[in-house]
Order: sequence, then C-alpha cells, then structure tokens
Amino acid sequence: MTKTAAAKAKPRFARVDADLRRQMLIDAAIRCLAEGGIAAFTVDRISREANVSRGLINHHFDGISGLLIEVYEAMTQSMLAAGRETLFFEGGPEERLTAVIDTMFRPPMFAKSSLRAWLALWGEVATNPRLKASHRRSYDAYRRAIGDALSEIAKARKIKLDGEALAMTVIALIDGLWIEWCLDSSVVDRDTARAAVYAVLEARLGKLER
Amino acid sequence: MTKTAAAKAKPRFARVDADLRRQMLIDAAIRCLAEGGIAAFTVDRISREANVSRGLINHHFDGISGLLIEVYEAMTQSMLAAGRETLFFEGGPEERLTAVIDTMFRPPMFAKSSLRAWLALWGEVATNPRLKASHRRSYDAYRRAIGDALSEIAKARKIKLDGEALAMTVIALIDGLWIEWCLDSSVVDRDTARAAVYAVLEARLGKLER
DNA sequence: TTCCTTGTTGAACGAATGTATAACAAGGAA
DNA sequence: TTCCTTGTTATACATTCGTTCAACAAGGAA
Repeated sequence: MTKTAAAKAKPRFARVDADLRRQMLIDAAIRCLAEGGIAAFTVDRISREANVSRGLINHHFDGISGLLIEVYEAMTQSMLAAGRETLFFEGGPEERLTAVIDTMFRPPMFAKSSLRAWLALWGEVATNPRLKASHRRSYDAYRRAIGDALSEIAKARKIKLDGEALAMTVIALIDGLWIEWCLDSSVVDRDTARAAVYAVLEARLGKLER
Repeated sequence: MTKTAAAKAKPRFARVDADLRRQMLIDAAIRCLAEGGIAAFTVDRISREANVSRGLINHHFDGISGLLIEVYEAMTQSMLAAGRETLFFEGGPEERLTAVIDTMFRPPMFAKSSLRAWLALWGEVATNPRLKASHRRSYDAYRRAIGDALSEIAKARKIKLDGEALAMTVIALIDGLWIEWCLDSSVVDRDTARAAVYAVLEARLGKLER
C-alpha cells in the first residue's frame, strides 16, 4: 500500500552522507566549545546543538574523546589551510610572511568564537597525550613555514638571523595576543595586536612591505 | 570515665583552623588542575587529594564553583607576589624590569605544574564572568607595573616609546612562550624563551643590564 | 515494486557529578 | 571535669555523564 497524501508528510529524520554528518558534528562541537568551554563538550549538548540524537556521536566517532581529537585536528587543518592559501604559493618571502600574519588577525581566525575554542583545547593538550602529538605535528609545520620566510628575508637583506628562533617568538607573540584579546578585549584591539607583531619583526628586519 | 590507654589511640580526624584548611583545599585543587586539567577539578578528586571528606568543600567554600574562583585568585596573588618582591621595591627601573622578567622564567612560575594549571584556568576565564573580572583586575596591575618601568627606562635613554603598549607585547610574549614550552618542551627551553623576551626588548631599548 | 544497506533513533544502564543534611567529635572555654 | 562551638564525616539524593544496543526507517539498488 502506498502512503496516502495525508500520511506521507515528513520523514522522521534525514539520512546524511557519513562524511558530511561527521563534519556537522565537528562543527557543532566547536560551537559548544566556544560557548561553554571544555565543560560544554558533552554528548548531550553537542548532539542537541547538531539536532541529532545522542547515539549518533558514538556511531560516527570513537566516543566523545575520539570526537575531541577530530575536533582538534579539524581546527588545526582550517588554521593551516587559511595560511596555506598564501604561505605556500607564489610571491616573495616578504609577501608570504605578511599574508600569514594578516591571516592570524582576521576572521575566521581572529574571532571570539574561534579563539575561545582554541583556549579550551590548549587546556586539554597539556593533559591529553593524543592531542599533544597532534599539536606537535601542526606547530612544527607552522613554525617551519614562517621560519623559512624569515630566513629568506634576512638573507636577502644580509642580516644575520636565526629564522626558526624568530618564528618561535612570532608564534608565541601571536598566541599571547590572542589570549589577551580573548580574555579582555578592552586592552587590545585587532590593529594594535597586529601592529605589535610587525613592530617586533621590523625592529629586527627593517621595514616590511605591507 | 576517661579513655583507657588502649582506647585513646588516634582521633578519627584532626581539626584545623578554617583559614589553613581553606588554603590546604586550594592547594590540593591546584594540584588536581595541574595533573588533569579542568576535568579533574572535581569534588571527589580534590577532597581525596586533600585527604578530607567530600562534604568539607561545601563547608568551606561556596560550592565547587566558589572554590574555582578562589583558586584563580590564589594563583593570581602568588604570581603578583613573586613579582612584587622585586617590582615595587628599591632599585632602578632597569633592575626592577629584569627582576620581574626573570621571575617569570624561574620556578615556581616557570614550572610544568604551575603553567598547566594556568592553561586550564584560561580556558575557563573566557566563559566564566566572575573569573573574567578577576583576570582583568590582576592583569591591569601587572601591565601597569611593567609599563611604568619601561617608560622610565625609555625616558632616561631619551627614546620615544609607549610603555603600556610595549608592556602588553611583553606580557603576551611571556604567556605565549609559556604555552609553547608547556605544550611541547622540545621546541623551547627556559633560557631560549627568556632570551627571546630580552631580544625583543633590547631591539627597542638598547642593551639591558642583566 | 521489493529488497537491503546503513544512517539514525531512543531507551536503558552504571558510573560520576554537586549539593544538602544529619550525626559525630575534636578541642578549647568555663 | 562538663559544656559548647564548629570543623568534619558519611550518607542520601537528584542530575548528568558516556556507552551500549535493539529496533527503526530512509533511500538507493535491483
């Protein structure tokens, strides 16, 4: 018997491709993280945020801790991707460097929701070995990319300089400025923070095109 | 009837002065934070770490969230106190500045356990309004103290400089270096991190006595 | 249409969470 | 000694946590 016109109505749920659903759950989890910190990283809250039943998280991920790992890697990927668009393409080292730095002070990276999520995750990285391993890999790539650009610039200007060491300083400074802005926006704004990074770099390298 | 020699034995528990007991509980809570992040900030774990019954936390604090506030303020106080010993006493601005910076790269501040606890707390500050208010107050004092020293130095050397702005950069850099070292000790060590801060400062102010 | 894969639901479970409360007892005061 | 304050314990309680699992059904394949 086919469904009557009155009965066909709406299906009780919509099936979604597994990869897409996973992405939807990861996005929902990040939103929870941004709203309530790691305390909001919960099966109940995430599944509700994604408009999905509780059981689905365990179907698509290796438990709630498995989801946490994938959330961390997704955030890492989107950060590196934002930089990659500019960092690994054509253009001189100076262009590449400024493009990456600017990326870090522009949405979607430089946004309350994103930085709150990062802050919540860092608090876990210190404790969770799997997150720690993931962190190490991505920061190595990040540091090397910036370090290479810095070294090239220094070489072209005949300045003696340890690119990797300065890259570490730059990354630490960016992270620190993120924290200050995220925890108390009244002490810094986007432009001041960005300027602070360039001030440090130009004190070593001389004027940068930007 | 007095207790017999056999029965007097040991009391089932020892009464402790309220203020001291509060401090003991705060210390235990910080140890938990350092070990397991905010997920370990739990009535069960903290009371067990303090060798005390579960009910005692609610007797001495306004619930577990009240304890969290007091933990944050205790950590803030001990950080400011470590700096205050040097920062607000005699000595020229240069001495005071280097003393504070050195404090930040020496135990007890520069230690895995301490920094892990800070990291866990920062993840909550972004979400918790009461923590945020506490954070703002303490960082203002911190920034002003460093800013004043920087301004004095710049003035004496006839360098035009915004002391507060540079102080913000210095604090952000220190926080960022803490994070990098805490999350992956293989990329920085204590001396490299400390040197990075001085490198930034000396690029602006010239050589510093240290 | 009929079948079959698999995305999805919802209930059930034990463990862990924070809080309230009554009973206990340590240790100084009188 | 006796009394009394209050620091301390231990239990009970309602929630919320993460996981498991059987049953359901959406939607393409045949």
